[in-house]
Amino acid sequence: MEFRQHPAVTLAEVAEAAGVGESTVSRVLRNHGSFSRETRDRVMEAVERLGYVPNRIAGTLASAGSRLVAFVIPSLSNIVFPDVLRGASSVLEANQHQAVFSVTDYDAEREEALVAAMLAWRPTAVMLAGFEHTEGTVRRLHASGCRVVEMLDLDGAALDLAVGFSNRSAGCTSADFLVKRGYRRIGYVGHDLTRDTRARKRFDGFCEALGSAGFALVDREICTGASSVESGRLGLERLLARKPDLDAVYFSNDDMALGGYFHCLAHGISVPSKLAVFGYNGLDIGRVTPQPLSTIRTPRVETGRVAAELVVTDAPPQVVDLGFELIEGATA
Amino acid sequence: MEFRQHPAVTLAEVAEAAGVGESTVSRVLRNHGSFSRETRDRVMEAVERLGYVPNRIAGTLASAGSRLVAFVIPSLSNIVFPDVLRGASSVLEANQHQAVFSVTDYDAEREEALVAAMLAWRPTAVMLAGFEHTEGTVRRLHASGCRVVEMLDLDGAALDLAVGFSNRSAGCTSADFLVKRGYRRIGYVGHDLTRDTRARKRFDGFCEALGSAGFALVDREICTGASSVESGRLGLERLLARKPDLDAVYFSNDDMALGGYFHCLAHGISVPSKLAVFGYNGLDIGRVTPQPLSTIRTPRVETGRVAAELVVTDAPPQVVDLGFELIEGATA
DNA sequence: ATGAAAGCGCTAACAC
DNA sequence: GTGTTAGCGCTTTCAT
Repeated sequence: MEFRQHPAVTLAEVAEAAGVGESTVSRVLRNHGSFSRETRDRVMEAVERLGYVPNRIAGTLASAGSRLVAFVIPSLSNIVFPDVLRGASSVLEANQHQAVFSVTDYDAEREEALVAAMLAWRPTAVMLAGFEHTEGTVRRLHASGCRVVEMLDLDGAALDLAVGFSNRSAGCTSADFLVKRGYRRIGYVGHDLTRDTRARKRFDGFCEALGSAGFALVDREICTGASSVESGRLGLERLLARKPDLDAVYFSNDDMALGGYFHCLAHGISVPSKLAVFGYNGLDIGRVTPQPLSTIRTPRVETGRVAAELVVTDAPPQVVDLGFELIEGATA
Repeated sequence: MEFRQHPAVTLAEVAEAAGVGESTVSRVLRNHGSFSRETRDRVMEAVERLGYVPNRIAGTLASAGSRLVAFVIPSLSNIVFPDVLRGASSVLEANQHQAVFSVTDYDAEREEALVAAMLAWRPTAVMLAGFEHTEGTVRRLHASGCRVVEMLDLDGAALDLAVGFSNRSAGCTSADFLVKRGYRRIGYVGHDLTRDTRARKRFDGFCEALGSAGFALVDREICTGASSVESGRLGLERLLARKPDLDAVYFSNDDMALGGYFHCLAHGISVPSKLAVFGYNGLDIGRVTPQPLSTIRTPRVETGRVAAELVVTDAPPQVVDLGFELIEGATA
């Protein structure tokens, strides 16, 4: 297939071809202002015939908003973020907005650099994960004047809009559940908490609730790197090597918990009678494992959807708590 | 937090503040052309002081390429596509390109509409999944003159650039493997093949290779909707209800296969002695299940990476076969 | 109902 | 080494 080299058709050429002025073509195309039906037909005919594709770069420069929505997210490996993008994407497409994204790899410095790069596109809004940003990020966002949505967290101060749920509270709920179920020798297997601040908040909430109930975490195993099923499996193996008599383990998320669960299956450790397993996120796969995973379901797609709606409707600054749901499952 | 209302700082204001001409600021900022060290410092000082953020909308309009790369992908639920985006994203960010995306939901008509919308942003390249597009999509892409990368498939004619692996061949390889292992009563559990043309190509290749070996598929179960672990589990259950004596099942991908495997675990069906399970994709989770999943590993992240590299280097039209790898696993 | 013209903020010749 | 200027393709007054 050969590709044309000659420059794209412009609005001026359409105007010329239709025998009308440029502004008339513009009005017809955006269906804004007034024009006769006959003019409209002539313009549309020319548009069709020439294969005209409006240039939104030029349009954006000439008018106001870019209708570009910038997502600066920590990761694409963790299904949480594709889920959020998915929820947002449908709303944005339906409202003629365009999603743009970059990945920070849970690095706040990188986030700052990526936000800075995004702002050069003059987006309508910047969508971030959580409340922990560098001073520079906040300053740039502030100066940009564009809307900001902080997603997937509620434990902190919002810059503008925030949509999500409380991670700390999810951690508390998890601990309360395990305690209520009678588990006493509880351990934790998690991934790098220094970068994933929301996982840290869950952990903190979990420990706090455990403390309030008069108990304490027996031991914890922190795996380096991102969360993964494999890390969960290895982490549990290591934790049990140190503390074989644990009766329950709280994992930093479902990926990790599935790894732990698989470890139990593979080693004949009865779940939950010998060891209970509890996760976080409520991934679909956890509903279909031989024993459904006990976990917390988070509204990830919904978070994206609501975040996008707030942006396209230019809603006033607000915090939207979408909550979460405990799934009892069969592993705890 | 309050957001500023006054318009963003412009290059002209920076020039004024630094006491130099606009083009000098432009040169300094893009580090292109010549200017004295002293001038550079004065400009940078003004940039810092005013908090100037270059406007890439204006920059793009004035110069050549937008450095926007448009991904029009079938889904974000299927981890395949986030993986591709991930691979591409790192390369694009390192080369000052910006990723934009839309989701077609495996609908060719939607793909056409989304490609049309994308082209209005005058992207450097449009990245698509596979070779099956509507005539309109092809026409628009052709007329746009922008680069096109068709990813994750090799069985078909490329429009411009193509990066991936042969799905048909992967299907063949899977069948050959099962036959070589001695399985004879083989079934298939898949998701909607009319929309996911790559899954169909795998299926076709599988059946063909089975035929060449002198065997035929005993039965198949096609689940409606997208692939999922749950569909795989239900699909296998239904298939076994009809054909209890199957000795192996080929699934449309790892999600489906995991569902099937979980069904076996839950119902005491020995894998692989009673029933073998074979998937596609080589997801990490399949490496950590009690028995590692037998499957085909596909280079998804690599596909995204290479696709992005071809685009940023403006490579000539070509087809890049990244191949795939059989993982023997323990479920077949 | 429609056209002319002035930008939007920047880059790229082209002069000096 | 640096400034001036003419666009890039569109939207948006403002006339008519």
